[in-house]
Amino acid sequence: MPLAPGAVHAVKSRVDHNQKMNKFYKEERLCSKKSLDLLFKKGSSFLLYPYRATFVFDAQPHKFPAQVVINVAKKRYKHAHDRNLIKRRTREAYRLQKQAGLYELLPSKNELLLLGLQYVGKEIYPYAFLEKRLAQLFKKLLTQINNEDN
RNA sequence: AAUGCAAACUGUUCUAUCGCCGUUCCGAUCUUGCAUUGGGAAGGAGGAAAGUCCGGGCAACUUAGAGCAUCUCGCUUCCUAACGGGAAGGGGUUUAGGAUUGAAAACCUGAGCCACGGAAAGUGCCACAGAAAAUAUACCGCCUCGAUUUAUCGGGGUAAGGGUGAAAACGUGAGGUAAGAGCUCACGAGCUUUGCCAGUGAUGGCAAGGUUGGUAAACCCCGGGAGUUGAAAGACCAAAUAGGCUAACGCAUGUAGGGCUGCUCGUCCGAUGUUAGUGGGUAGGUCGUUAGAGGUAAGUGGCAACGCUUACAGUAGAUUAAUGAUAGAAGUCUUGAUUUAUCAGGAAACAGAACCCGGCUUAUAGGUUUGCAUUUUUA
RNA sequence: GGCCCUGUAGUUCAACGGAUAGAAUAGAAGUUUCCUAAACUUUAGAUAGCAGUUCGAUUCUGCUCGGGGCUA
Repeated sequence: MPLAPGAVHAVKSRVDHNQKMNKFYKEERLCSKKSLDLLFKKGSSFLLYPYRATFVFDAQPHKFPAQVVINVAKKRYKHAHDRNLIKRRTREAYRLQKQAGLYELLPSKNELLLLGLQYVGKEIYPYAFLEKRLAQLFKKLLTQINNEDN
């Protein structure tokens, strides 16, 4: 779909702006109980250690192409500060990579991507490791989405 | 000085970039709404935020009344909103030292510990061993009487001795006796009643009388306390409606039945009809929700816990749940090298608010202070 | 977040405050059989941890650590 040169420029500049800022809004998080039920009942999932990703597309009004929920099981990590640490590191990695790694590469659909990240690792890993793994996870997610479409 | 133990206090700091969550200010947009969006300012986990072991505030339940039952607490006085918490005191107990002695105990000093009402209201239990575990039912022993086969049997008395046990009828000495026994006396230990003295009191001292196994974290007795349920309590907003609910009238001897804590009393509601009103579940939002039995500092009363007065600052408030990531610097501890202050590397615990407080308990690297013990050195 | 219950052999359950903590089943060894099963004989294996009360604790009390339930 051809666009006017001015419009293309405008979109690009806005994308550049967002990349620089790397905000993480409330609308990018998955909070609705109904959406959560939908995700874990109908969503398809795959494993990429130390994460287990679940995703599904849903036709809802939205501002951003995806909503994410990060989950660390209480059974696996008994102490609240351990769970907090993992969630914070994961969220930080997601925040910094989502724009370049996920949003721009998603097929242009009108549906909203609901994404669940469950931490299944047995140890608490440093931030650099989690960052690398999340990048791999995005790639695998995109190939799976494209396969489903085909 | 080092090490260990216990208690108390403390619980790394700064800069840059990118973010997150409330509050507040300024602007932009149109759907004029505490709407969306951009930017700025100031703020954003703990001493235990934990365990949920106690006590409150707060809220609702048809006021929540009485008695019994049930649960719970238990030296005294004080502190506190209250407590099973804290402070001071009393008593007990363990231990170290001193003094005394033939040796102990009693005595003096210090330290640690104590869920510390009642065993003299009653009941139960005290395995094995032992004669006997509580009304002394006598194995050995001691004394005595009888029988005779002259060293044995039987009857009676005896709890001093033996041995048993976690514990043996209060301990030592003397009198006494057939032999013995708190049977009597002296001294001593514990408990208890009465009187006097000291103390607010627990209790202590003296005198007289009585008494002498343990166990109440066994039942129990005495005295005090407890209504139940917990913010997922509860209040409100908008959407859509019943079988629910409320009020008035009617009906019945306020009946059947039901609620109020397990029971009794007591008390409240109360079947079916008509009219009017309200609007459950479910999903969402607002309040409750952070100014509080609060914090810091100074003064002051008190041995202390703590109280009183004044001043100051405004200091988390989320709800799939914020307080983070990266880089650098400083300080602390530590390892190695050079060398006696530099270089390189490593470590930093326990742990994360969810209605709010006061305690208790448990976890805790490193640092500081105090006390005790041990070792070494010096005088 | 709040409120509760519970902890005994590998498993399912017993046990007045007083044996060497008992039974079934599972495990191991043996007998029997050509072999296996069944049967019989023998054997090993446990009170969640730390304190306290008591002469003595699986039992009573406190704290800690596990496991489970109810509540939107």
